[in-house]
Amino acid sequence: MEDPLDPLTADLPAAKPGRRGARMSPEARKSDLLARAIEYFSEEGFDGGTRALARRTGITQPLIYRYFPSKEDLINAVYEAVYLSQWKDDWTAQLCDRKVPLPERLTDFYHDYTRTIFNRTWMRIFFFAGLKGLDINTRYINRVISHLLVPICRETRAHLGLPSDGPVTESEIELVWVMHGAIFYQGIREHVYGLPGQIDHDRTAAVAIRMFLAVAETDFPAAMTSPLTEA
Amino acid sequence: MEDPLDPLTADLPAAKPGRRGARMSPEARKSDLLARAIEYFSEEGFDGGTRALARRTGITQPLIYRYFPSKEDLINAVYEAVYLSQWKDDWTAQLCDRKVPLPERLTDFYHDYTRTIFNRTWMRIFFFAGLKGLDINTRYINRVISHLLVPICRETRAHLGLPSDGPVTESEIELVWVMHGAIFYQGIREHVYGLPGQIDHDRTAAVAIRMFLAVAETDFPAAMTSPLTEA
DNA sequence: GCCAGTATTTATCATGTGATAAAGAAAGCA
DNA sequence: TGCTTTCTTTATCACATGATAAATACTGGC
Repeated sequence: MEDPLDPLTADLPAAKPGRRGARMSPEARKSDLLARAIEYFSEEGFDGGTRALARRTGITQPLIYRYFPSKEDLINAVYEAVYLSQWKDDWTAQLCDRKVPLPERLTDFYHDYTRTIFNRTWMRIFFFAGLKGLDINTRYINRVISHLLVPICRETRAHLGLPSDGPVTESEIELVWVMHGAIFYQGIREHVYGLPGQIDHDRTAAVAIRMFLAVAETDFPAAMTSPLTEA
Repeated sequence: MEDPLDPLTADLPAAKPGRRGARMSPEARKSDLLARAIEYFSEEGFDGGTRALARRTGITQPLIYRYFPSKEDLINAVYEAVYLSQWKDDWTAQLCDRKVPLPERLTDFYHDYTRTIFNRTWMRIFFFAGLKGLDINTRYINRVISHLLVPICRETRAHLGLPSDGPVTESEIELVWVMHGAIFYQGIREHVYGLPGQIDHDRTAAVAIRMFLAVAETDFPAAMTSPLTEA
C-alpha cells in the first residue's frame, strides 16, 4: 500500500505509532495528517471519506477540521505538496545547457524527472485530478508544455543545426509529445494499471529518446513550417 | 458533455425526450438506461449517484433497480458494453496478415483501434476502472499484450528476417509498449487531461510506428535473447 | 369498456457523509 | 499546586447514498 520510493510518504510509521490521539504539536500533527492524506487520497481518490482518513492517521475525524477548514482545503494542500513543491526549475536549465550534447541532456533529464513522478502517489493523484477536471491538472500540463516540451523543441533545432528563431510550432511539439508520452506511459502501466513494475525506466526512456532523435532529424525541418498554429 | 464519436452514446436525445417516465418496453428502457449510465459514469466515475443518473435518464431512481439488481450489476453491464463487446478479433488477424507489409499493417491497425478507443467514454471509464483496481482493467491489458503486442513482436521478427521460433521476450514487448504507449497517450491527453483535441491521430501514430520500426531494426536482435523472463 | 399485467412512482429505511459545538484531557507556567 | 491554554474527543446535525416495499398509472387483450 505504501510506496517506499515516494519521499512524501516514505517515512510514515506502519499504521499507528502509539495509542490514538497522542498529543502533538500543531506543526507535527498537520504535516503528519497531510502525509497520510496524500497516501490515502492516492489510493481511494478524492471521494474517500474523512472518517477513514482519520482512522488511518490515528485521530478522530473532527480533528481534521482543526487543521484544515474543509476537505477541499485539505485536497488543495495535497496538490501543493505533490505537484507544485516538487517541480524543479533546474529541469528547464538542464535541458538548455548546450555544453552537454542533447541526447545526454535528455537522458539525464528524464532520469531525474521519472524519479520524481514515477511513484504511486504522484501518478494516481494526477489521474484522479485529471478525471475530475480539476484545474491543477491542466495547469501542470501547460507547465510541462511551456517549461519542458517547448525548450526541447528549441534545443532539438539547435542540435540539428536548424534555424532557431521562429516560434515553435504545434507539429514540433507533437513530435516531442510522442517521446514524452512513451516515457510517461511506463509510469501509467506501473502505478495506474497496477502492472508488476519490473520495467527498467532508464533503459526504456533511452529507447524513446533515440526514437525521437532519429525521427526528428527527418521530420523537424517540415514541422517547423507546419500550417498549424503556433504554441 | 456528449461525444458524437462514441457509437454507444451518440444517438441519445439531448436531455429528456418527453415528460418523465413515459412508458417503454423493458428492452428499450434497459438499453437506454445502459447508454445513459455509460455516459454518466464516464463523466462522474463510479461514485456517481444513482439519483443523478436517474434524473439524466428521465426516470426515478428506484426504477433503475428494476432493470439492474444493484449498482454493481449496472457497472458490470457498462464494462461489458464498452470493452468486451467492442473488442474485435479481426485486429489480431489483421496484424498477422503477411500479404501486407508490416508498416502498412500497423498503420491500418492503429487507425482502426484508435477509432474505437479514442472517445471520451472509453478512455475515461478505462482510467476510472484502473484507479479502482477493478479486474476488468487488468484483464483488458493482458488481452492487449497477448492479442496485440505479442503478435506484433512475432511479425516484427518476420519483417526483419529474424528467426521467429523462440518465445517472445519481455524486452521485445517493452519495445512495442514504447510505440503503443506513445499512440495511446494521445487519447489520454485529449480525453483524460481534457486538452483541446486538435491532434491528427493517424499522422502521429504514423510517426510512432516509424520510430518503432527504426529502433526495432537495431534493437530487436539483442532483445530476442534478453536475460529477462519470457511472456 | 373493462380488467389483468406491468412499467413507473411515492414513501421510506439504514447507513454514510462533511461539518459544527461543546465537553474532556494533557501540557506549560505561576 | 492550581490555573490557563489548547490539543483531542464525544455527541450531533443536515444531507446524500444504495436499496426495498407498497401504491399508482399506463397498456394491451378480451
